Amino acid sequence: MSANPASNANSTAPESGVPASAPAVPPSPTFSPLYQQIKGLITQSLESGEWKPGEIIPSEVELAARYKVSQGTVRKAIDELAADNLLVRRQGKGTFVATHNEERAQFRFLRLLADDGAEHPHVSKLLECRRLRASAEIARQLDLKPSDPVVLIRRLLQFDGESTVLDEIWLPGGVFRGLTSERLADYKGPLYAMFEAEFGTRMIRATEKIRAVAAEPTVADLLKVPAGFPLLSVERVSYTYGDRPVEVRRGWYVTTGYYYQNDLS
Amino acid sequence: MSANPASNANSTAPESGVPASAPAVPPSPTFSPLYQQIKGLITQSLESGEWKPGEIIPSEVELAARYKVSQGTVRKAIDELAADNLLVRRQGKGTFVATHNEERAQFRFLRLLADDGAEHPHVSKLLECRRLRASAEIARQLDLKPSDPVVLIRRLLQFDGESTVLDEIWLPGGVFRGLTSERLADYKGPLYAMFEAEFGTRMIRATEKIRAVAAEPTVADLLKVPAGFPLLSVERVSYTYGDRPVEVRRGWYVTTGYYYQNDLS
DNA sequence: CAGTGGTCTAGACCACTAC
DNA sequence: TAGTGGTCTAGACCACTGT
Repeated sequence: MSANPASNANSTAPESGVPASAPAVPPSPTFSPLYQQIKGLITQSLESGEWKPGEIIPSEVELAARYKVSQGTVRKAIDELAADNLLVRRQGKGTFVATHNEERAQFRFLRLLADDGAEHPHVSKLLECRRLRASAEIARQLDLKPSDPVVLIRRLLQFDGESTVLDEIWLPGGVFRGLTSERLADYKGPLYAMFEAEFGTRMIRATEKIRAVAAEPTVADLLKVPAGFPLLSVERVSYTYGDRPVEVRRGWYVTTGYYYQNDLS
Repeated sequence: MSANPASNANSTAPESGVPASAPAVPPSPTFSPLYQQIKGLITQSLESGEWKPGEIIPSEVELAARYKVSQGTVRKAIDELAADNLLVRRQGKGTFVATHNEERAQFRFLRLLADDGAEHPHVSKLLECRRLRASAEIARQLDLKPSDPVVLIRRLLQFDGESTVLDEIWLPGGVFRGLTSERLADYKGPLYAMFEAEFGTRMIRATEKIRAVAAEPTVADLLKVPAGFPLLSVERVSYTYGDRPVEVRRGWYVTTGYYYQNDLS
């Protein structure tokens, strides 16, 4: 590879024990393994859109040639990216950029199952989508300046015709310029699939704070439960490449007949 | 290694392209990579208690010699076991059997944080510990026969002096023979640490079903909240080696001032 | 059949820890 | 200095997928 700060200029002759002539760089105090650097380079290509969600990326041998490292090193980099859900390996076919359109990817971000353990389909009802200025709290969480433009989406998810989830979603206005009710209503499939396809912003990971709360009247109304009814409150912050926060989401879940599934492993 | 069903009897002479004399076994229809088999053997040693929680296991070179495979193959097996939280690698020192006494292991199974994001210490108040016969439902979840003996533990967790979590824990009576209130009261540290040290049963993973519920009078009383108060209901099933269920737990969490932290990654 | 990812090996060297 | 895990390489071969 081109930029190589670490101590890898040696071992070009595996059969001879002679060290390379000029070590040049001493054991760097900030040591970073080669495969981590490769991982960074691949991530850059993903972020820049060189390879788009769903597309195939170059084969391991090709990448090894491009970065001037062994296939094993590229392999380890891809291994980690696959473990991070950025790439998907398919034996015999190739390695692909992960997308929120896959079956399994859906579950990762909405872990609601029916009491019998089955995964039910749901439909989304858009309540509103409007642009406004960020409150201090939202600005802090999205790493924006207060009163920067944001988009607010409110929607209702119905499982088997029953209103089960109420979501309030805040997005940075700059990134999601051009997001309107019409485009939201027209789009089929998961919200995150639209975000990655239409706005080049892919959600990588998220953290959630979960609480039990009593339904306030306005929320209760929309979810068709009495005021004071126990609801699951889910506060999510989602991050994209570089661990930059790009979504704040507050959800209220009715958990009668459904539960939030979590695996500790 | 000794028992090798797969097609690995070749490539003993890497520099010559000649295949080994007797392929013996055709490409097995149920192909299992060598490192997976090694992983199984190491898991057996863990389960049998050959290496106990907290102890060091043999070095990679020793294990490679024992199983008659290359260090790289042992390495890949250990990599996965470390990813599964069964082993812990420490560079320069060795590889150790994971234990529930470590700081980071605690969090995995009780993800309750204060509103400011800090992790607060808690104390456990034992309410009761008695032996009884399994209900049909508990028996099913623990893979026992109805009316098999089980142990029921009820306890209260207090954060900063406030009653925050009420737990009901069912354990198979056979495995936890000799578990009494006295031993529970005497033991310092996490429950799971005691289980692995005193009963040789280590919790590997768990699944949780989370709901919001209204506090019933008896529960509300113990948690010092009004009846009907919204509580987080957490139903957990924990598994040990071989994915055998060994604990059913029902918890009620007061989530005012605290939240359940979950990471989607 | 060629091309892809997946496994396995052998060996050199590096970084970290303890004695 | 010796021993541990961690990185990197090169090469052979296997399993899977499409043409």
